[in-house]
Amino acid sequence: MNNRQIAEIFESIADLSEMKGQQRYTIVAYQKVARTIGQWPVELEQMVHDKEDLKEIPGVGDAIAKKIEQLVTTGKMESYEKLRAEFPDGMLNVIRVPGVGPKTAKQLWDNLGVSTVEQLGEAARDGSLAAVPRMGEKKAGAIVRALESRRVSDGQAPIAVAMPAADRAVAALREICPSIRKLEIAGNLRRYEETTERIDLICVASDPSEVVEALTEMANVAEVVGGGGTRASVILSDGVQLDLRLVKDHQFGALFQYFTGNEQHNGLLREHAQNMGLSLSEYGITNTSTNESAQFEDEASLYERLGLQFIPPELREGNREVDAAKEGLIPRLVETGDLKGDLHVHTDWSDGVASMVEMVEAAQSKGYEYVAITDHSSGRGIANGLTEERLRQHGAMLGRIQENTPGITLLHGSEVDIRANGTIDYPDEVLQELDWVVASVHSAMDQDSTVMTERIVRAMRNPHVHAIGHLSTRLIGERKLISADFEAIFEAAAQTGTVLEINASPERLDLKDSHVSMARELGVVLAIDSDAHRVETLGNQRYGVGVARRGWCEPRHILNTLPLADFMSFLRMDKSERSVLVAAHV
DNA sequence: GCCGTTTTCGGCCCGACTGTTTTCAGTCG
Repeated sequence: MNNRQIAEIFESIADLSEMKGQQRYTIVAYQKVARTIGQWPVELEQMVHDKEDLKEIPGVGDAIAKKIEQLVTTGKMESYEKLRAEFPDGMLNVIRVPGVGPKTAKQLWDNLGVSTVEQLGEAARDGSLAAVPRMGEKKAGAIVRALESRRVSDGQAPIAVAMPAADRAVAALREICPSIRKLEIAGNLRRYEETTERIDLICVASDPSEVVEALTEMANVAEVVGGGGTRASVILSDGVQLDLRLVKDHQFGALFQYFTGNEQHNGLLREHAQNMGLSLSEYGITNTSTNESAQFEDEASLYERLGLQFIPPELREGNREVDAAKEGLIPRLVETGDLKGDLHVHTDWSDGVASMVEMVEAAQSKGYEYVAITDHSSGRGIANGLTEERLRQHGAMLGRIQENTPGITLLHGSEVDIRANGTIDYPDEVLQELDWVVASVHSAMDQDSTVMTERIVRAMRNPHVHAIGHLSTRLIGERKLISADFEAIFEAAAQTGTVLEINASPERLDLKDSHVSMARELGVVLAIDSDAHRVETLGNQRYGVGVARRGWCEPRHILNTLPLADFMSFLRMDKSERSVLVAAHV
């Protein structure tokens, strides 16, 4: 049972407890611990197995620790089973319908016997719901609409869709509306979460109605959901919802912070404020004894007033960032501008669409000092993978381009297949001629965990393999991660000196954020690679940087922040010593 | 149910919106 599943059980316990009318703070305790567990980097199952103290987890005390141990060791939690037996199974789904919470669900069950989402829909339509105390026609209508819109989309847009859509909207509004002074993307998109429910924009403008109007009339708006005054909500043609809020200059800092979230981070910040005798809200900070209030034009001054280091959005997850900021321990995270090269790039020699010259020129114009051209190996027949003969021609061609392109160092590379048994589909004699070898899994992705782990570790032991590409092979929203013992893989990567790629393609983001954290802590050298197949996607590095930042990576954790000379000495090092150089580079 | 530079007891994050109410409960972010 993984952490996500355990977290869901505690969420359910919170909901059921609320229906039962338990103490409010008991419920809050369960809700809090559910969120913490959902993001906890180490599997609780593993912790119990290793006899680690679960009470190290914030929000876990004696009672919850016992419940977790029982759940993990026996597969069942007695108190949860008992609680669940008190209500029909479908009730938990009823609670998940927007606008319906535990209290409403309980009341509808008591009064109407509603215990499933279907019955809820019926009761809302046939008028019986409206007759229940504290319910009414409008409430019924809202539930009907919620159920319908849920059918249309159970709406998580991948960042690959949402971020470009947000960028386009921002650019369009800025062009149409001269009165805009500030316009920023907020919400989880700003935190570079991999999927989002909607795009949040926060705007300061001298003429708010101009901006609201411009948004609702924008060409790619499919539907206007709400709006007027200082806010608007639309559905874009690609199905993503976009909410725009207009605020005053002096409100911007607190509101931008508030709407960036996440909820847990904001909660921690408010607790911290309270300990200082202050009350924080989306409108500013009030001194609870003097009643004096302060407002903020930007986020930095708000964090400063709270005695905290500025916390970059990517770290605002409600984990340890507020404590770290108190101590001044927020690191200087890696930035796009730190990248000195790209180590995973395709051309039309395999499945890319641009020529080698075009990709090299594009890399150079990004200011890179080096770039590895890594077309596919022969195993990728479908991707026009290179035979050994074509690989030699590929290298010769790159050499000729190098002669005419003195400003950037070109590395002859390859993205080689890791075969099902862990061997590489070029022989060692060929691999050792290459400057840079990225090995990736592209086939037999459904192997069981033990086989897959051994397969990848075997590839990492190959002395000519520099890096592993998109380790988990997932495609966000489409294909799951491989099953493997990732911790064992990270340990082997550190031990063998194999670089792990953070594939920046927004469809992949692989390693994902929590894996980046774990790998970094285990001393793995990471690289941020675009895996570009066309000129424009070289710019995808921003997504990889976002993931790296979510994993608390500094420049020193990322290989391709090294300047050319240091990078070349990294390549000359014995593989087993490679972890050292990047860690030492600050 | 958790937790401690006020506390082993007594607190525990804030505000808007909606729909139902004549002052507020529930839900959401």
